[in-house]
Amino acid sequence: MARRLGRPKAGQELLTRQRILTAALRLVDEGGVEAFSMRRLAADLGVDPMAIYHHLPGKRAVLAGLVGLVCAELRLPAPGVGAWPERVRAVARAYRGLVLAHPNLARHLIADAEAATVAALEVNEALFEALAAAGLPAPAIVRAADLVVDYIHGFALAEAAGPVGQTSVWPELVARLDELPHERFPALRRVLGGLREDDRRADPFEAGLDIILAGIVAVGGTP
Amino acid sequence: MARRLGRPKAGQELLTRQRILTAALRLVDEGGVEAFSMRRLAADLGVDPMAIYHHLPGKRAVLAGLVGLVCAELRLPAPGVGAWPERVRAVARAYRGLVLAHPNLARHLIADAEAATVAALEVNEALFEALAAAGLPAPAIVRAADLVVDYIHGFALAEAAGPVGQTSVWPELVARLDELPHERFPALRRVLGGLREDDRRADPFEAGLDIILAGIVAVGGTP
DNA sequence: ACCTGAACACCGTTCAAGT
DNA sequence: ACCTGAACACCGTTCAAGT
Repeated sequence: MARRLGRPKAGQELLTRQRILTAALRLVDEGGVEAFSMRRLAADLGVDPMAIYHHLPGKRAVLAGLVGLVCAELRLPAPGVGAWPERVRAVARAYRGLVLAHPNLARHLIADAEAATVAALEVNEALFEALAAAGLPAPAIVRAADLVVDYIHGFALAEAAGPVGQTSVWPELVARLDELPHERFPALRRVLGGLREDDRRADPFEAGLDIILAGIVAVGGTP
Repeated sequence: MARRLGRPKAGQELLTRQRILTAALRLVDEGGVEAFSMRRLAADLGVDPMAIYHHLPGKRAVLAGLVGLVCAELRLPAPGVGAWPERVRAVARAYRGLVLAHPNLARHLIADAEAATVAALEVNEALFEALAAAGLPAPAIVRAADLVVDYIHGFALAEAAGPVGQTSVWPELVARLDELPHERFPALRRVLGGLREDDRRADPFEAGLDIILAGIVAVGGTP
């Protein structure tokens, strides 16, 4: 607990927005937003809790800074390059990649309206461009883009909530199923029992996109 | 702050799991899970904070109880009645209705893995049944059901996060757009500018379901 | 300018004590 | 059996003070 006292000496690193956010991101990645606190962050930086307030005006600002930091790394597809369905897939994969890289922050990002709007503008711009190229009229573009974003959020949340690296909630649900009376959930038991090993290995994220893209074509998109 | 002291007298209402959960649900509905605390709940019940622990083992248990309370009110469609796409729609609407009724709790329910599994089993049973009736093979059923659930979660979250009663995040994003340089987000500006008033009034939730159901038919479902 | 330290108004929960 | 009250180890943040 040996803290520096007063103004730091010449050789020491100064406290910086950058340094604070980098440390905060590591703490959130490791322990989640729940376990993250200004006091823990200060201890991690070897600094008095109040020192942080000189660079960022509060906890909300720190979390908003983290969202900005992470969203800046989104690599969205360039407009007009390649086929539109591939561009939609590229947007979806980029957004999902962000969530996979920082699942704990993602839960905050997605559930918090304010935080979400930061990423939403960029992501929707890319989606609108791709869907316009599909020849959809304006109202259909908005609906299709909403569907894609909502799907990514829902999928990402399930992924971020489950054990790290597990891409489906089904193993957990199946475990619960065994503890319940056999006559309950017949459709669930029948379908899950009919799955083969290689069915489970397929990437469920891409499978959802397949259905969405097929649906967009069916309601008027030109493939 | 006049609290009853010691054992309640004969005429007084005893503290009950039911009474506690009912009060907790009201507090969460009003102030959100963030502002909810055991101490506030106790004050609301006119009781010492520790009295609650005799009926529920902690804060997590109270929140889990709320999720159970709310999920018990889900009215899912009966198996085998009507056309399968209508059953899928009925499941989606029931689940969404739950979120509309308790948006603050829904954010917790959806973002928290443990809480979500409670509702997930029931909802997926109904979805699997409907999708099996569509003639899909087992792996396709799982993927389609995942898509529907993820969509509902994503949509519901956006709805629960935004101002009450507002079914789309677009008004908020458009407001942000005006503050930014004109050359940014061209596709967003073009498409949103091309919307007419009645386009904005259409229910975006059903529009997303339209695309999903069309996609399910396209990948092999028999309508 | 940049950081500290005490203080305030909160948390969830344990544990011993009251009736 | 059911509830209380003090206590512990935490929070975010304000404000006055140090260097």
